[in-house]
Amino acid sequence: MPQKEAFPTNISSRFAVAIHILSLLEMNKGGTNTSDFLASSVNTNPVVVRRIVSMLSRAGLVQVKSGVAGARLAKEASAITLLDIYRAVQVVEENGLFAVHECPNPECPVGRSIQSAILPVFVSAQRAMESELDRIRLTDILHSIPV
Amino acid sequence: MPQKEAFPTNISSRFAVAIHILSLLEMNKGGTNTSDFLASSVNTNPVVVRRIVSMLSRAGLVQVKSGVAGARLAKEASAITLLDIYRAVQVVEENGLFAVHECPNPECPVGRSIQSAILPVFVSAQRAMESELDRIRLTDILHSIPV
DNA sequence: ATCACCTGTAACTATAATAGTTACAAGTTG
DNA sequence: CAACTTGTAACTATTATAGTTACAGGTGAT
Repeated sequence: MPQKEAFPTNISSRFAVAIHILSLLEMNKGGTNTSDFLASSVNTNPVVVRRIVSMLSRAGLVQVKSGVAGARLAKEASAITLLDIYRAVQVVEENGLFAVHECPNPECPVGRSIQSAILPVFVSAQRAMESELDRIRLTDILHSIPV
Repeated sequence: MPQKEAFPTNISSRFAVAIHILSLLEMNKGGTNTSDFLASSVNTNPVVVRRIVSMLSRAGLVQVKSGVAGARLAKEASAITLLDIYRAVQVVEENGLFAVHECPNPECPVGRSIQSAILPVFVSAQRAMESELDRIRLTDILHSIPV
């Protein structure tokens, strides 16, 4: 299915999908969580799921073995924060949430120093957002999902 | 010049450019700030500048008149926050910083309620970032620019 | 060992946003 | 009127994303 977004969204849905996948792994920890099963809950293609699971696995959040059906959490759900997930799926580069314009004119006093004037502010705004993600654990999400 | 970003940045450089433009309007308030002049400091095309100035003007941050050379601040620099600028250039939709995946499977307990479980967290993370921008005034940026 | 099933990943597509550019209509001022 | 400006439409190139097809290679039950 093509993307259907009325407005520009900035941070890839990989993040939201990863949260969905990890929640499902915990909820269905008794069952066999194949990429087909996960994909049908998310409503996407199994390859999209395998790509995200692969990133989560590289980040040590998920255990998965080539050829053997089923993924599972590699840690307690209470030990996984949304910041861990966000970092795992590489939706935002370190200090890269806000784009800066390259090569302003060094002949101009403003052009010369605008980047160094702006950067600390961009960094602190990004940090504030990420700190908020760090406060939320996967268990907090699970508590909002009725059985 | 083509974009040259090593990594995905998420929030359009319109925001950074707008801050640059407004800073320059204040620094050069005695002069005539044509889109050509502004563009040469930013190092971009004058049309890009006019587009951004047009957005800033619609938001009431800048005064500019069709046909007459020069833009100027419509408010005191101390009365303009980075959040005002960020909203003006529409780089992030209200509650739209984080993309969500549309149409998860309603047959699955997780699919059914994941969106409502995640949304409040996304909103509060976005708010934290925006609150940080709201704390910074244009004058704070100007203080970091040596004369 | 075979076979059915899985994961991992490369390669390709379509979509959308951005930034830059050209072109020009329309406003303003001397 | 002439020389300048702003405002904006229309187009391009670049890039990231999400989805898809295809297939190599691992695994384990029979």
